[in-house]
Amino acid sequence: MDLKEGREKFIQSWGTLGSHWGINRTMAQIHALLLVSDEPMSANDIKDDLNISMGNVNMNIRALMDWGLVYKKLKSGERKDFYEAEKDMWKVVKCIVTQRKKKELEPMIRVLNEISQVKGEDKETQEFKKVIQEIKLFSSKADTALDNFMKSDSNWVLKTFFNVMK
Amino acid sequence: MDLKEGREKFIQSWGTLGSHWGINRTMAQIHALLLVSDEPMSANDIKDDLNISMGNVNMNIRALMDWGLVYKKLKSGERKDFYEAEKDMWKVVKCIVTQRKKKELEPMIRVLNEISQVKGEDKETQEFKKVIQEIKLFSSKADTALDNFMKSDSNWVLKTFFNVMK
DNA sequence: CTGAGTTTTCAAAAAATACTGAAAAATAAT
DNA sequence: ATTATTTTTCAGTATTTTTTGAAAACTCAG
Repeated sequence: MDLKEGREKFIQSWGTLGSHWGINRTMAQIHALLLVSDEPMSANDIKDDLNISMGNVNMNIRALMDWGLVYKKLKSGERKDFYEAEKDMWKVVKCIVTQRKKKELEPMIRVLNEISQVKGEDKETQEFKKVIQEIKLFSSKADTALDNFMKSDSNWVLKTFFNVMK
Repeated sequence: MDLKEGREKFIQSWGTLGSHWGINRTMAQIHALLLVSDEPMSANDIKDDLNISMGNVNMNIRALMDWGLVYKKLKSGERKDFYEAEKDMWKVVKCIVTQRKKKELEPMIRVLNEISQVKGEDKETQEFKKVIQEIKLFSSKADTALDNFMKSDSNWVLKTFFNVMK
């Protein structure tokens, strides 16, 4: 396998992986491309490399910047914007977890709080409230756990789960 | 808010949450419905409740069973199959993590292994291999960490991340 | 200020994904 | 064996998501 092939394969797979992680295929491919490119790339470079439209590059680059996975890097003497990827995998994971917690877990917890206000003394309602209560408790714990996870450093987490448990 | 409304809202939100977790909207709604239903339900009950076709119920129920999120429960004297949801949230999370690790992380690691065989002595190739190597190392660690995570019990994980860290 | 280069926007088109409905297969009761 | 019920399958349809391409809006050098 040569470089071109390997690079191609990586971009492809990273795209697939990303698409299961709330990052769409193209977004993840752009991220992959920037990951394996030593030099920052312009929107135009990316468009040519992946064979997609400028509009598409633009939208996805901006989304990637929102996620904190890609940075703008200005090259002196160049008018275009250049971009580079966050290459520290631990930071990448933290970015994704932070975003998804905010966009998914937190809204769910808000809904669970609302729902647990349901009125009614009948058995069915009580049953319902019990189930919701349990889910709420678990979710809140997970929420705090994730906050802590994100504060902790890569080594600690990996070491702990890597070895310590039986 | 009354029971009907609350139940509706829960199913709706759980559906949205699930759709970000590799579980499609309807699949997650079925799971939600079964979660808040004290009695096991038949495919027909589910179809009526969510206003979707039998075919849809059937496909999604089977997917849910593959994921390990729903069990078949036969009622004596009844010809139909009945279904109930896994209600232990810790188990639910474990199911999902296990499946996604298998379907996403493991294939990625295989690709990374292939790719790191790329031949070439030039600087560019060496750079590429270095990046891939780092990602591979991180992924393998994550893989083991997830295995351990899944072996550990809910209390341990939540307690550890809940408090212990600074 | 002008205009070439660059980025942004967004309606319409294309692609991917999910759903239906009807028919076929399986299962079980008579 | 026949019939009634339930489950499964899948081609066609509908919905959702992503992408394009062309126009508008910027930006900055001259």
